[in-house]
Amino acid sequence: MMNNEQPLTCSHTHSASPVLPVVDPESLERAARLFRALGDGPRLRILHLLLRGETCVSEIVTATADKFSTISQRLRILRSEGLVRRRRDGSHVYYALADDHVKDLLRNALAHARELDSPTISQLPSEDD
Amino acid sequence: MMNNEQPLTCSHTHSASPVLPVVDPESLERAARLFRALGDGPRLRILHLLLRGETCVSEIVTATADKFSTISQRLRILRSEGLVRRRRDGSHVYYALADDHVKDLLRNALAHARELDSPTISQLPSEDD
DNA sequence: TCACCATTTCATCATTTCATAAAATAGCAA
DNA sequence: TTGCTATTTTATGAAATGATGAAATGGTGA
Repeated sequence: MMNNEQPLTCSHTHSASPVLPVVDPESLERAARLFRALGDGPRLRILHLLLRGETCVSEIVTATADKFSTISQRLRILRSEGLVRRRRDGSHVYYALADDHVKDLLRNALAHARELDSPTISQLPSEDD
Repeated sequence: MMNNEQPLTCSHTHSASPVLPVVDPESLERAARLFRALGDGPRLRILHLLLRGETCVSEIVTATADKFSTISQRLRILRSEGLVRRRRDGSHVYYALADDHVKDLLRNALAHARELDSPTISQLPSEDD
């Protein structure tokens, strides 16, 4: 058993910390929020659907077989991070990917996920690498 | 009050669904997990630290002033998604970004977050765009 | 105006995630 | 072996997130 945590006595030679490449915590948080919005299967599925082009909420609901309020919440989160934009036409509301950057981000991630056979947490790489 | 949910009677002309660009759910989930691992400020901070190069756990602990077990858990999650690799040298364990792709991903996201003033959920864009 | 359809918001519950203490494991040296 | 330092694992409580029913809002047309 170890006295546990903190009182850190690590005394090996660390390369004298050459000042962190400073990134204001704001940006870090913003980036994290963006990734978090993307980090959900169902939401990613919606974004993927939108790769086909502008789509109205009802279409998304029928395409995914989810509840209206469920889809609406997902869209709200995606919109709050600037991933999708919306446009109202009469009684319908249409959503679309916010810009080409989002499209690239999406396509890259999906391509990467398709090729890279990322291990599950229960199948961690044995030891170092 | 509305009978609410499902029984969807949306009858406007939808462009006849031309078969979704099929992406197996597996890939979607994998991509989502990757994004989720990135979608956390503290974890992103570690990755950012690692942009400076291979770093041992103790260094990360002192640099971030977090508990050892906390850092270890974060590293585990990052590793489980293949974002970092580790190498043992004697009694120390060194972590590094898994590959250049991760570096790019990171730099892009941070740059994007720095410029884009992504609104908080409480500051949603007024109406359509 | 009323009635109806499309969508969003609100409140709640279930699930997941996060940080952490405690205990376990691993390497090294006496 | 014992003892020490470095790191990981396990268990757990607290906080965040996700899905959803119910109610509210907004648009359209009679």
